[in-house]
Amino acid sequence: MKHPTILDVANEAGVSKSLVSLVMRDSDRVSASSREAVLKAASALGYRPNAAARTMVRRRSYVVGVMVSDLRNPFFADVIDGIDMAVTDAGYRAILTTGNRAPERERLAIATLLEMRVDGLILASPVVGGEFVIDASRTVPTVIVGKAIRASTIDSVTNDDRRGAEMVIDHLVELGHRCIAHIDGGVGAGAGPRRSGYARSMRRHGLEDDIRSMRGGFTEEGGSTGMTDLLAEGARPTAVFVANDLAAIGALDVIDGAGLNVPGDISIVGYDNISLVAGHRLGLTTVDQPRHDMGRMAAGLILEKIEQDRPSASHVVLSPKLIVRESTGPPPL
Amino acid sequence: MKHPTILDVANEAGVSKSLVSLVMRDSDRVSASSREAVLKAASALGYRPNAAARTMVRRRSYVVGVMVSDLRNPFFADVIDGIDMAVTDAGYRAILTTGNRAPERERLAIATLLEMRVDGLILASPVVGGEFVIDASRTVPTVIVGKAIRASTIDSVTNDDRRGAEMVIDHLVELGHRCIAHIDGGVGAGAGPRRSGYARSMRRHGLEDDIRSMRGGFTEEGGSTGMTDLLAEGARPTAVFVANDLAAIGALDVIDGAGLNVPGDISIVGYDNISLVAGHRLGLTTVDQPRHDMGRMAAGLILEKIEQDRPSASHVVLSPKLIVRESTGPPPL
DNA sequence: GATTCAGGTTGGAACGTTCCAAGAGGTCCT
DNA sequence: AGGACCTCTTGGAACGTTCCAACCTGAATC
Repeated sequence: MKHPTILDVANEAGVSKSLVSLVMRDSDRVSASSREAVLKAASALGYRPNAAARTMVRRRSYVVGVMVSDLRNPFFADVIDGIDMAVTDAGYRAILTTGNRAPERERLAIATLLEMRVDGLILASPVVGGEFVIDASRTVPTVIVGKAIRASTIDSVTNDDRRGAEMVIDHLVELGHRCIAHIDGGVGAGAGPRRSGYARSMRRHGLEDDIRSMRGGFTEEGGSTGMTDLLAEGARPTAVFVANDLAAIGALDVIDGAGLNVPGDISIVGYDNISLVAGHRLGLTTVDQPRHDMGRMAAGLILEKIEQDRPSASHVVLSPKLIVRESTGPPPL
Repeated sequence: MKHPTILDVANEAGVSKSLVSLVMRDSDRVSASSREAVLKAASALGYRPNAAARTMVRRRSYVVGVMVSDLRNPFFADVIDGIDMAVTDAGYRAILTTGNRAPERERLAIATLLEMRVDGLILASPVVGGEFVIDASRTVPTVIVGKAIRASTIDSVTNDDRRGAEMVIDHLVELGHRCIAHIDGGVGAGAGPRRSGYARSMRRHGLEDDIRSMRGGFTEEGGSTGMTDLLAEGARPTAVFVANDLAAIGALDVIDGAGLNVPGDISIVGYDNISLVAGHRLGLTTVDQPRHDMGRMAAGLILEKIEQDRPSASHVVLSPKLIVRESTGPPPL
């Protein structure tokens, strides 16, 4: 028999299906003897409850779905870990799908979760946005991590990207830099605010003529092409703010390959503070985001929305923190 | 209305539920006019098929479940990407759960997938093994990636870890090293064969007295504690083979922190060839595994098993490839 | 000895699909 | 005109649970 059902267990144990159901959800109003008989039968048959059937009749799945834009970025591992823990503690389960930063695949990944009737949807730094996401949020509680969306139905957990970018520029200006370029995150979540925070801060320091934003992306590759383009353009900046750590790693490698010294010739700053950039080899100055907490908070918001269906949208904004390491220093003379 | 059903759509469109069902699975025997009416009604109501109901009656979910032991390791991102692509191309969908290298959580993650009645189960480098996994494989086609299990019901896709380890040792011996230590992967998938490959190769080179295996783990932290312990013991080896790249990064950082030179004082080798270690900063000599292909092959095996239920177990073993970079060199004089 | 009560157990309806056998209309052939 | 045969459409049963109201049994109460 492929998958024994509750009825098979009932037969084996000589009781009704209802009683088996009670035992499975361990109700307290079944006698010790029946409970034992049922459990014995269940394990003898290798019974496993069928979540699909359960979901149907309860019209709740007790599952939270998480769509992750980019599994390659270790940033998300911690966010997911936070989500998973909080959700598990509350008696739910988390499942993931991934979109690989491709809008079409992201949409499919989200649709999969919606069709499975997850009770809550968490989007970790989605590339897609707009109507599609808003539509989704109309049928299921939705939280976005890493980016905010203007819609009254969608909660968000972000760090203050604009502020983080400003802290970076302040730090560089303080070191004496004026010619500071930015390699952006393209269409990625949070890329916009970081870019505009950069520009705003530059203007605030009277450096509007030195604003220079290059196209990059939230990947190693994005960082390296951005840096390659930047170096090719001539008029080398003395510092570069790269949209995230992964891209900064790519950018650093291009600089190393060009025989330039960091921070002697050029200072580099990233964003995220993933553990890989903390070591002596990279020693990247970056902006820390409390990843694990972001995951926990996202889960908290979702659970709150599921269980008390709070009508209004919450937007949690966490404070970024500058982490200074060896990749930044005074500009060359 | 929270979730419109096929019946709501039928009412709206003025047809029977059966016809709506046919349109949804786009059957070719519905008239153009009804098809249009149904689609219009469906999108007006925001109808989304309920996968739980579908799974119930078809007794197939068209979903492949993937349990990933460690999302922090970028190695898996590529494996998952390969799985996702192959599975999607075949008309299935992939969902993930994660166990965070903790056996208890892994078991829960697997149970979640089984209860959802996934049609196939892929375990990416699970820490758990034994009865639990074998039980699972009795009810659903199962493939393990990164580790082999002796059971006639379980397929596996691995690289030849033992051989890979031997290639590492051969390389180091050729450079002139004799005192070569190993920081292992603990209980992680593939850790055993790499450890024994190391030991066997050392013996083969007549270096049995120099065998020294330290406890590590497949994480940065594991590598750094392993290396810290190793350095604390005195009698510093001239080369260390670390169980994977992530751990090697941790180990390198400890070495850097101790003021030692790589490869001048000590050579380091990793395993996996994740992109992060390829750059100038780390330049880690390592062993390449064809991650993406491993994912595709795992998916291929699962689909084959699902659709043609092949009875016997397949074990695919891929060839590792040594990638020599700057972290290895001749031993100090 | 009848009545109430509590503890334990039960069958049936419902959830939202798919599948199947069968029905409704048309067209075409003889 | 009658039948055969299309094409399109339909209602009902089934999938494996949960939930509910109802039932049974024996003990406690009057």
